[in-house]
Amino acid sequence: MNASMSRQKATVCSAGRQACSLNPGVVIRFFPVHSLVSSRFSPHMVAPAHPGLPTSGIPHPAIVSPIVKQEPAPPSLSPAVSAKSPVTVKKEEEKKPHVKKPLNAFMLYMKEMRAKVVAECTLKESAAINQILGRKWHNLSREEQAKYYELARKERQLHSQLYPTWSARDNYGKKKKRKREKQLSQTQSQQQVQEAEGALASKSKKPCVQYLPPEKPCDSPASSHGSMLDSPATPSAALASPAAPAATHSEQAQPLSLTTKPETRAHLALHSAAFLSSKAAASSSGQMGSQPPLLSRPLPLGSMPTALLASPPSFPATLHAHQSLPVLQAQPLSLVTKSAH
DNA sequence: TTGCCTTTGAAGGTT
DNA sequence: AACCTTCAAAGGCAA
Repeated sequence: MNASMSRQKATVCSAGRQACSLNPGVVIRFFPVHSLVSSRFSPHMVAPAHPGLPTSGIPHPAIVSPIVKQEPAPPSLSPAVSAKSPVTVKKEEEKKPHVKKPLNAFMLYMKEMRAKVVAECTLKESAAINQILGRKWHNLSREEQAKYYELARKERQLHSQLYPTWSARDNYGKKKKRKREKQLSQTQSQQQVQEAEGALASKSKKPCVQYLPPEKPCDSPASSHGSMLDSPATPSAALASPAAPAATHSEQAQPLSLTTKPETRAHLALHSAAFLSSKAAASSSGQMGSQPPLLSRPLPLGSMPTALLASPPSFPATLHAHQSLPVLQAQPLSLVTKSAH
């Protein structure tokens, strides 16, 4: 976790969500669905720097203080004196508040539901929680998802009003990310699947995470990938929903993930496999065997009914190839999950 | 201390 | 147009 994230977490917690994980109700109380937008972009939270808007001294939630320590300006360097050296300019740039991206629908959903899932599942690892949340997201009804899309849309609107010149590109490079390896060919990927499967069978580096406490069963991240066994409660809704835009998640089939940390994925897959085996026993057949092979399944982007794409204005108007129905993907579970970008 | 993991969606860049 | 890359949140974990 980088520094800005830490700061933000601290900000979020201190801003009222004191029990970040202890009390599942707290999150909802402070970030209820209908107040998520306002809590982030409400006028009283407006960034002081934004022209024409009231200032309160309360930093905007989307703003994160610059990473660099603020050094006291030398007395000789008055702002009025405008012969700025490159160093000064650089410092000023560094001091520029970090305006964060507005949250998308899923992020808003996660924010609201995380604590609940944590409480239900006694899980804390976000990676696992997010898998569960991803699955829950796809199980949401269209109306429920629309609610979050609408919120996200408002967030974006408000964000663009507050920061008209802001671009998502501004934040590029703020997070240091491991360089992504070049995309492997499918042959290579298949090879890697096999290798990862081998790793799965042979070693598990990380300690196990308990996904399914016996007393409090919950959605397993495994099922999110193996959801052919565990299809959405309303498959038609999932298919119809632009949120689960019929296209399969091309990224999820990307083999890159296999190259990053196979042992970790193998570890996750171990749990997934265990979960799946029990699921498979329960679900008496059919679906899985009838599914086309994962990697060869074409993107059903074109199969998306245009009426559905166009219908509710609150849903995203566009679809990307990688926006998909992971619900339909699955299979070797974490072995085929989306790469680390 | 820092980056990865993991999810979906948005946005901007590249092919 | 299609594809690719990055970042948004979160907290445990590894280096």
